[in-house]
Amino acid sequence: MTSVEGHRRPPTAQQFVLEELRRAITTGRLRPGDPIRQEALAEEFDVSRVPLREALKTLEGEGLVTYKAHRGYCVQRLSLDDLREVYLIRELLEAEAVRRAVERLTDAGLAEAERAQAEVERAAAAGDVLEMAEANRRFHMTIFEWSELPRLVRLIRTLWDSTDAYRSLYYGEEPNRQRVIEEHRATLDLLRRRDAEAVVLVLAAHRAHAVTAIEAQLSPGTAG
Amino acid sequence: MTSVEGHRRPPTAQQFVLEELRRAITTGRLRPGDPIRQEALAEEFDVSRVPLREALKTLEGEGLVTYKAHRGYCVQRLSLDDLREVYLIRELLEAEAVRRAVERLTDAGLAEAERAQAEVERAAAAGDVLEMAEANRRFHMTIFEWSELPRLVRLIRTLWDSTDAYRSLYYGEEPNRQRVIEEHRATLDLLRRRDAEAVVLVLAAHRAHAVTAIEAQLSPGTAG
DNA sequence: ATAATCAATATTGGATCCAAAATATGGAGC
DNA sequence: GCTCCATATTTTGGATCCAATATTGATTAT
Repeated sequence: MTSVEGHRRPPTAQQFVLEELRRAITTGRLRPGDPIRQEALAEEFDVSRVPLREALKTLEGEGLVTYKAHRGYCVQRLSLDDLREVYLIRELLEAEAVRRAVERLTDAGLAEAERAQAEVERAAAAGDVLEMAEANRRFHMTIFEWSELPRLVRLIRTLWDSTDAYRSLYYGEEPNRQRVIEEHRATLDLLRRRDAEAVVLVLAAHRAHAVTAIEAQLSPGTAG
Repeated sequence: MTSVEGHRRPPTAQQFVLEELRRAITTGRLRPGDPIRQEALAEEFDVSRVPLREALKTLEGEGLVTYKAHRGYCVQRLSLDDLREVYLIRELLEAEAVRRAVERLTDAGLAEAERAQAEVERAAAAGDVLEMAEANRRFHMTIFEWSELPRLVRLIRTLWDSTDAYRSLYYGEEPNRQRVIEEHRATLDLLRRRDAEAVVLVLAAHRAHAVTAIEAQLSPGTAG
């Protein structure tokens, strides 16, 4: 009578805290530059500081927070140079991921990407910006995963994470949302034709636009 | 009595343990697949398990160890596919780093690389394989750092870390050591001429040779 | 003998307490 | 008013203890 399926275990406290912290950062509840008050957060999540600190070490490795000995953790504040650098690195890695992905592209995979795109459009129609950003991410990760290069995909995912706090700046603007939808449609079309290089170009153009748009929103406010 | 220079602070226990663990893994004292016994290691390093666990979380992020809840950490065992993937990613990132580096190359920078190369050759002459591997690393990182892309360099460094445990397989062979020296000389020559693309090619050839050599040692039985 | 079960042991996960360091506070001197 | 310094408070770093989980070994039934 044992349910044979994979024995879902309750998450450990550090796994729970890790997820919560990630959400708090990517949704902007903890904002770039904010110091992390361990005691307060531990109390909020109802855990001790030990699992919290381990989760923070993980986030440090992912570049979402910075750490200095005896001074603790801060939510990573990306300078414009940092932001450009992350997008440059993404460029290098995602281009290769796409090339490999197209080589291994199957009809089933294409159908999966189309489902992800449907979710993007649904979220956009519903005006759910957060859900749209998440669906967008699923759309791209789905494609990258066809590459069958798990470490490469993991790296790319980490890079996306590290700029998640700024992504809402992009998705907050209606023209940008529209643009994403059109680019996804173009991408799907090019994928059907197995035209890897064209997909690479579309994605590159998108990243260039995104980084420009984010820069534009970032520079007027933070001239300190 | 006042040494005004930069206030060297004694490292925290977790920083100390992090370094020690890294060395233990890269020198092969802890071998791929070995489980990490926290209690024993903590006693050996004369710290409690808390800073040890934080150091392990860092190493997990760098890919040197793996972690499973309630089962602890293991030294990462790289499959051949993993190894090839890491070298592929390095290819993508290091090529860009070199191109940017050459754009910003100064005479002072070149002199620094030449000093690093001198250390490589000194270590090789002294038969100090470990020191040669470290000097080799300094040689390459010196070049990459000219790129003024700190995140990119950090990523590359992490990738080097993740295969350090296998690097001794390569440096253990005399012909490989000789080859490294010759390639470094060629690289320095091409750097003086600001020929980025040629450097990229030399480094690519080197990585290809390295991964082949490591593969050969890793799967000696499977030749039929 | 083998397989399943349950107890004993080893190992990790987490909470609490204390120490060390940094930051904030307040006062003395100029 | 300002700077400098000593002190108090806050915050992080680390050790120890206990709980939860996994692993091992013995026992029993088949």
